[in-house]
Order: sequence, then structure tokens, then C-alpha cells
Amino acid sequence: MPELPEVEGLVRALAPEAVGRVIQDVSISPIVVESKERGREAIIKGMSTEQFIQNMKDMTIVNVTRRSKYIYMDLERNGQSYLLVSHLGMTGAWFTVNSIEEVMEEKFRRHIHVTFTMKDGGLLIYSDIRRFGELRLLNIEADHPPLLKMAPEPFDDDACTHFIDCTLLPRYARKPIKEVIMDGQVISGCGNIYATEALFKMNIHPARKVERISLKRKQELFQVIVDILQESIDAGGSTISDYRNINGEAGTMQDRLKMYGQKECPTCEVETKSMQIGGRTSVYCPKCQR
DNA sequence: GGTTTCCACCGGCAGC
DNA sequence: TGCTGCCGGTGGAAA
Repeated sequence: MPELPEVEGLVRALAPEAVGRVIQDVSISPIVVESKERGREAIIKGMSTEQFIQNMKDMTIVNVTRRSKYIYMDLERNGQSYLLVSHLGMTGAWFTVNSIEEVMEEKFRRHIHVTFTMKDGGLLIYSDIRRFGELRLLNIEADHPPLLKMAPEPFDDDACTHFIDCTLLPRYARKPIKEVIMDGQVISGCGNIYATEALFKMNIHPARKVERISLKRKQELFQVIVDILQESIDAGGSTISDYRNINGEAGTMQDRLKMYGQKECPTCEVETKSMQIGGRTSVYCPKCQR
């Protein structure tokens, strides 16, 4: 499951491989073409597969950056700029290779859905096992309004203030803290794994109402989230089920997780508990987290 | 109009 | 062995 640190690692590896190259042609897997023909928004969002293929031809990749868990590819053709926004969903992955056979793992090779053939003969491949990811071609970011509603980058100066301000709004104040810190409009890029870890480190019960946490504790919690995201970026991300970086390599952050996926609390050795919060499985220590 | 709830998008896998 | 149901990041429709 790629979260912010995993996307950051991917972007850092992808940018030097992709920037400056020109797309010659695009092919889309039959299964995605069929889904789109049945009217579903499968991977290619906001336009037909034919439109996407035509629109992507002759594009130069100008830059590759990250915004929250999204990959932003700046594109240019005939002096006009475009933006390709990619989200990895649960199981998306990008590969730069010279042939399909270079995608080492069979499960990714079996689920290649978009293949960009570059003018230099190389391939830029998007693979996605569960097809929850997306590729959305825009003129500018504002053409897809939800992108503008994203919280600031967690490492930006105004991110903590934004988080605190949100927690004071009526629509967030009575919600469980875990649901709120995982909301992309409140904090960018904090998914289930890192929310679970941060709440454990802070000894806060994931179901605790936001209004029952002091300002000081909320500020500390935010800093813990930022620190864990940074620690994970430095460790190459967490490799849980299907995430791989551009070279097909795994990260090591999963070995440093203290609560996510654990059966026993590493502090007090009590058996962990699990409950649904905001529709997502939440693991916690019933003794340490209050 | 703001807010909450529900559903769609899917393959893998646990459990029966 | 084969079937059923559950899981999940995000957007959009419905209530």
C-alpha cells in the first residue's frame, strides 16, 4: 500500500529516468479498454482511452514531482503545458524498462495496464493489480477541483496550523482522531499505516474524539506524524503486500513499524485490539492507548 | 448548502 | 477444491 513516503521514493527514482524524454505511443490493456467501454472509470479518468492515447502522443516529460500521495508529471507539447496526475491506489507501480520482461515480478508483469513507448525506444510502464489507481490528464491542476482541496504538504510551515484549525471545525471536532488525521483535506499523505504508528507513539486511542485532545497533544501528534513520514522516506518506504519502487525494490520501514500489523504491544506485551474506524481497520494497544 | 452515508472501482486471500 | 465475503484510497452521487 503506497503512502506518502513510498510515493516520495518513487518520484525521486522516476524523475531522473523520465524527465526530458518524449512519448511516442501509448497502449492500454484490453481489460481496461473493456471496462471503460462499459462506462467505468478504470484507471484512465476523465476521458476515453482513445482520447488519452491521442492526447499523450508527442508529450515531453518536463518534470516529475509529488503532491500528497499523487505523482504530478508536468508535460509539454508545442509550447502548451499539461499535467498528468497519477495515484497508485492500493497496488499501482511505475517501471522504466527497455522491455516488458524487465518487470521482474510476475504479479506486476501480469497487470500492466498502460505502456508508454518513448521516442528513444524505452518503456514507461504503469502496472496495477487491483486497478484502484488513476491516470488523469489535465491542462492545469485546477481542472480537477479535489486536488485543490488537499491539505498543505506535511513538511510545509503552515501544515500544523492547518491541522489545528481543522480540528476546531464542528465537522471534525466530534470525530475519532484517527479518521481526522487520515483525511487528506486535514493532513496530506497520512494513511492507515502511519496514522496507526503515530497514535501508538502518542499513546492516544484511535477512537478518541478530537475535541477530547488538548492543543498541546494535537501539536505533538502532528510532529510525530511528520517525524514518522520522514523516517519512512529515509528507510525507502514500507513494503507491505504490493508496493515496489521503480527498480522493483522493497523498502525497510515495515521492519520498524511498532503497531501496524502487530499481534502484541511491543511496550507492555498485551494483545493488540482491532476495530473499524471510518471504515478502516485500526490496530491499537488497549492498555497503552487511551 | 453543508454534512453524512453509501457505493464504485478490483484481485487476492482467509475462512469455510 | 471451490465458493463467499471482506479489504481499502478516493471521488462522486444520494440521502
